[in-house]
Amino acid sequence: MTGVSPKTRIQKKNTRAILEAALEIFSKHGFRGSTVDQIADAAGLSKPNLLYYFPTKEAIHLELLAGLMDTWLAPLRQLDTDGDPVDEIIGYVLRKLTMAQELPRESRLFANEIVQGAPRIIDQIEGDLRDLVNEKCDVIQGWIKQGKLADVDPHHLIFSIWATTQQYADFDAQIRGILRPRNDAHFSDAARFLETFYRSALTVR
Amino acid sequence: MTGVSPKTRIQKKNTRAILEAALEIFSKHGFRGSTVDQIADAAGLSKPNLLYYFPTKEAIHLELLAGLMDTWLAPLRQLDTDGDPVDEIIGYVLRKLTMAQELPRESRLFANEIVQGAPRIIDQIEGDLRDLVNEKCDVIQGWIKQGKLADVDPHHLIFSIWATTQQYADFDAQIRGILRPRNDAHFSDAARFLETFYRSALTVR
DNA sequence: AAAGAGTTTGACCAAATGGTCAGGAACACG
DNA sequence: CGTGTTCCTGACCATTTGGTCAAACTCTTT
Repeated sequence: MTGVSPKTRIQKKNTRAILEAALEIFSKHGFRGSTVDQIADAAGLSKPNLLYYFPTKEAIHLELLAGLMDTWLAPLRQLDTDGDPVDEIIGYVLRKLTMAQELPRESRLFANEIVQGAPRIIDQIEGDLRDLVNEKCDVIQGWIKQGKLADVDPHHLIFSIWATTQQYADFDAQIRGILRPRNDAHFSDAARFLETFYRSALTVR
Repeated sequence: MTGVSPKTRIQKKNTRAILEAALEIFSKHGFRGSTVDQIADAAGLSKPNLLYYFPTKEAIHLELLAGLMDTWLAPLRQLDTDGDPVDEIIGYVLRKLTMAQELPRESRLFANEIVQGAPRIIDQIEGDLRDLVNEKCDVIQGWIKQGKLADVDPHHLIFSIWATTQQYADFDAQIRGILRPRNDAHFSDAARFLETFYRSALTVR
């Protein structure tokens, strides 16, 4: 039987272990750079056993990406039309930064995929993601029209938020390399920087 | 003979073709995702012939990375202590954005490398790059002390500039996917956004 | 035009890799 | 406790891939 959808106790345990291991490996080496053996090792299974649960390496990768997309979009979903505009945006920035800190592997998994042209998730990007972004851009545009937010292009504002927050996960090696041997707690510095930065850029005066 | 340093007419032509082809392939598929055959094809050479000029696949990759590092740092080098602080930073932002537009392959080459932990360029990051960044951070800190620039962490300011500009090359697939079917000239929108954004965030009032 | 250096190639190799399969071991359940 | 299902494994396979090599070809130089 191939491509089992988790039912039994053992199936649940093992599919969970495989996805966890795959996240670890794929996020570190990219799709092509990861081997089924590596994933099987990390999951504590033999290769044939792993392939008993997922038919192919690609199936694991797809399941991972699909399963994480929701988590990934959650912070943007929370953006509240009725809140204070600047605070709402700052809140979004800080939520995204927290995600970069707490889920760096997920961030890198997406980064790896997108840098290489997003071949496997272009549909989700042009679907759910685009819809959500456009919806929230309308909200932001509304705030701007009400004079509650500086006049900036909403799409590029969102892009900038993704870039400035996710870099702390995706380009961690670079940032650590440059900051070394300075403090290791650069996330709180980043939070301070981003908050004052976005507040000062977005506040209407 | 292995690892020829270009001397003859043919050597110059072929090493150039190989590096150009390698940039194309590596930036698209990453190191592990690229094959020597692909590069040889793109360069119009046979595999053994390619390996006559470079001893290994890794040697090509290293040569590329090392050769491009200078180009990559040039915009930051131009940051002028004696210029107007805000204009200098804006100028840097726009130069980096132009590079993302004109040299997206180079940007993605680095992005691929850094996302995966920068195993092959960590030395350069912790060497030349770090030194240059620290030097320029001192300049920025000086401007801040003189009250000519808003008080922000210089390191994180630079990180944010890298992130907001390079994303237009590195995450091109995502940005196009979201903006589609809108205009294709999003670089000028990005330039407008970034200029007003950084100006408004950095100007002292 | 011959010699020697530089260049190119087909054939080949070893290792790595994704995936298969027949059968055995462990488990659930009546 | 027996039986059918689920789970697991060693052995195996085809393909891909990085790299080698001897031989052949071509270019330059005298």
